[in-house]
Amino acid sequence: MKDKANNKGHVHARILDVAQALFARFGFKKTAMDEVARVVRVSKATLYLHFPEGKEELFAHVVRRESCVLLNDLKHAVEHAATSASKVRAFFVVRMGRMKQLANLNDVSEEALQELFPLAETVRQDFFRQEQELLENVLVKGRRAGDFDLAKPKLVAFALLAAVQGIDVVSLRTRHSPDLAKGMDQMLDLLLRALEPRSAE
Amino acid sequence: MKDKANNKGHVHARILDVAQALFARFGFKKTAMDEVARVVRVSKATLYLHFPEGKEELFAHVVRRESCVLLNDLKHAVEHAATSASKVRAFFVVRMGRMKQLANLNDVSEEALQELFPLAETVRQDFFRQEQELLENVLVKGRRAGDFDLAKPKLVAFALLAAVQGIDVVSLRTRHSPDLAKGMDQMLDLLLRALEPRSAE
Amino acid sequence: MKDKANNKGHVHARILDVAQALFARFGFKKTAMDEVARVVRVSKATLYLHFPEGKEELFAHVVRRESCVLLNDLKHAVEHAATSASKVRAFFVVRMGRMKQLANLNDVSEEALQELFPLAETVRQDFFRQEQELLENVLVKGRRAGDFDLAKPKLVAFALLAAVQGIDVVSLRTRHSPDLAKGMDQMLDLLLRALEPRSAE
Amino acid sequence: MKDKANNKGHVHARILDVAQALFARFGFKKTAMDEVARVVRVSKATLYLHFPEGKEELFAHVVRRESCVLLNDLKHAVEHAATSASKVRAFFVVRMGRMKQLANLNDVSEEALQELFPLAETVRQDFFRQEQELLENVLVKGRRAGDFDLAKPKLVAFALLAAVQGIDVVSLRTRHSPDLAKGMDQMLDLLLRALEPRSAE
DNA sequence: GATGAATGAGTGTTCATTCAT
DNA sequence: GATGAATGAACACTCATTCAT
Repeated sequence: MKDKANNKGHVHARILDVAQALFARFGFKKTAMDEVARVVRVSKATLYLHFPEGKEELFAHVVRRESCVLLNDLKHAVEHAATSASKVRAFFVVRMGRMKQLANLNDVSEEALQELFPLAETVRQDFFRQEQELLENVLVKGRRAGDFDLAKPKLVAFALLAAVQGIDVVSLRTRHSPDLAKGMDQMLDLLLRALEPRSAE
Repeated sequence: MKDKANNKGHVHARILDVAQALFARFGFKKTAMDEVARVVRVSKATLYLHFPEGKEELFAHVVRRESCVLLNDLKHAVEHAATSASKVRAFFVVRMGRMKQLANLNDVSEEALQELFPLAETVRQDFFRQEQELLENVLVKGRRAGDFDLAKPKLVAFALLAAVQGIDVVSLRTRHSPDLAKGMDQMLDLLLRALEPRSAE
Repeated sequence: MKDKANNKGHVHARILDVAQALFARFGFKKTAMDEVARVVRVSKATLYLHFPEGKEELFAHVVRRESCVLLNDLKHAVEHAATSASKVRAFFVVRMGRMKQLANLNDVSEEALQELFPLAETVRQDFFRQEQELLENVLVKGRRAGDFDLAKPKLVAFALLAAVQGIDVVSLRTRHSPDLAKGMDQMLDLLLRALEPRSAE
Repeated sequence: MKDKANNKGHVHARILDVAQALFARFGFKKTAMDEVARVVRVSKATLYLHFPEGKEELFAHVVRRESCVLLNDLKHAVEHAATSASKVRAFFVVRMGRMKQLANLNDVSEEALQELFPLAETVRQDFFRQEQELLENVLVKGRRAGDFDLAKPKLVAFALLAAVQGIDVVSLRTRHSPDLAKGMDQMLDLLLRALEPRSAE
């Protein structure tokens, strides 16, 4: 009932939902439009009615939508954390959780997911820049508050984001989170320690 | 000249070279055996003469070969660096340089490269483990020498490798190395600073 | 005219028709999907639209369809024959006629047709069993009516069917029916004579 | 030692042996020249040295050779049987045994064998004619001796051979000889009974 | 707005055959 | 006489995309 009720008029959104799930599971190339249509329970032609530019456009839409959601979550998490350190921690925790979720929509049976990034580069890069700004902001404020000691917040933000992205990749690859979660913690500790102001100096 | 001179009897190697370049450029799925054959200037059937198990095997061979070379380079770089800090630095510099090279064999016009990882997982994971051991070793020795202060070298090695892999991905994505190189330096600085022993404490 | 009239909405059936003709002519292996598509005047992809499981499925469908038709014809012929002897005769006449027809859809230029059997074994064997039952039935009723004198109707049915199948093969091989038709008659005579009850004994 | 000793100078024969085994197992189409060469332990090119006209020629040679052997066996069996009836029986027993053997060189894992017939038609037809003559001869002599009562020995021979060939086919198909052997016996009984002279009439 | 039916351009893979050595 | 290396021509199958209805 719910499914059906939601459908009428929400086809567009449902296509995006399904596409997201499938792209996350199987990657861009291995996700067939046939499959998307089949799961949404519309004809393939309907897909092209909603996304006339085809598969790539659909993919880009999915990425854009997901990016916005994640960005909002990040902002929210950062705003609601009390200390500078916990803001940084929150940023990374949310980001990684989200990634895991994306990958685990079902069970990540395939190698896919990396492919999720490459296409729709523009979207991804825009998003990356926004993330970078957000994180930079956290760092700058932390410095102002005397919590952090760092010279080039922009570059640090860049480096950290790149790093955390690597953790995503590896996490998807290795699949067994034990190491992963610990690795994440370890990295956060390392990071926060590196950012600590040096008393002596 | 060189190409032609190399050809006689080196078809096998040339296939690997071309395949590496194309896989790096276009990824696994988007690289057609036709294309590989065309570039190597042999018939498609010849590909199957040299790699009877087909495309996947060819890909795995490419990955394995590249992995070995990189691992040797890493070992060499680490051995020939004087201080603990420079060993760590060398490790990351070599690793990133290599990656950049891999991606830039020609001009990285496509979204690909990430796909280079997912397949042939085993090979990749073996390699990751070996890298991890190497780096862990550096850290442990650094600690013994009193240069580093860290609790869990294995996890730190894991976290750092994951991070540096992320930098690879981002670097491939953004393509404009200015930020990249600086980001790398920044991360190394951060890292080494985090590893520094605390005198006062 | 007929062809074109039949086309609309009958693509499925037309594919079966063409496939039957080609399989009969060239056998399973030598019949290319390309060729089927070409003759039906649809794209190869359309074949896979109608028979998603591919060539083998298409072949199985052809065999099944033909088997059903033949079995019905056999039943009909047997039912409408008056005497026991003429029932047997009808059975074999219809069976061979059908086979000849199958083989002669066009001109049997190739070695094929035998291959028509091996694949889709299950279908064929089911069919063989049904034929056997039908024939056995005829024999049993003939015996009851005092027209036939035979001990093991099941085995006799088996032997006769096997034999008649051999005639098919040979007939397809030799192609010149004069001998064939006579051979057939001869065999029927022989058979009916063997089945005759021995008055004296 | 034996293998190797036999090889020198016997390559030709060994190719035929191997080809026979493989053709019997997998049929014409499914037997790859690569495989033949591999088993014989010569290069593929050597095959073409010995059978310059290629696969079809090789196949024809195999069929011819086998046919000769079988024909000789049949003659021998017929000559050494005492009564007319036992001559007929011997003919069929030998023929079927031979077929079973051919099919069972190893284990007849594939649908093949039927394909063994279609190609090299000429050879097969020559052979069929010779078999037919041999059997006709037996029938004529039997008639002369008053053992058989039949009108057209040529046609009867034709019909019987066709029939027995069918038993081959079916036997290869069903694979479980219990029925088969009985079916064979049944058919022979039926046949001999049909050939019996009618005393009363 | 929606679709069922169709397709063109590939994709990986196979195999009988050739030829320089 | 023998072969290792190479290939052309097929082949079964896939998929993003279109269009008449």
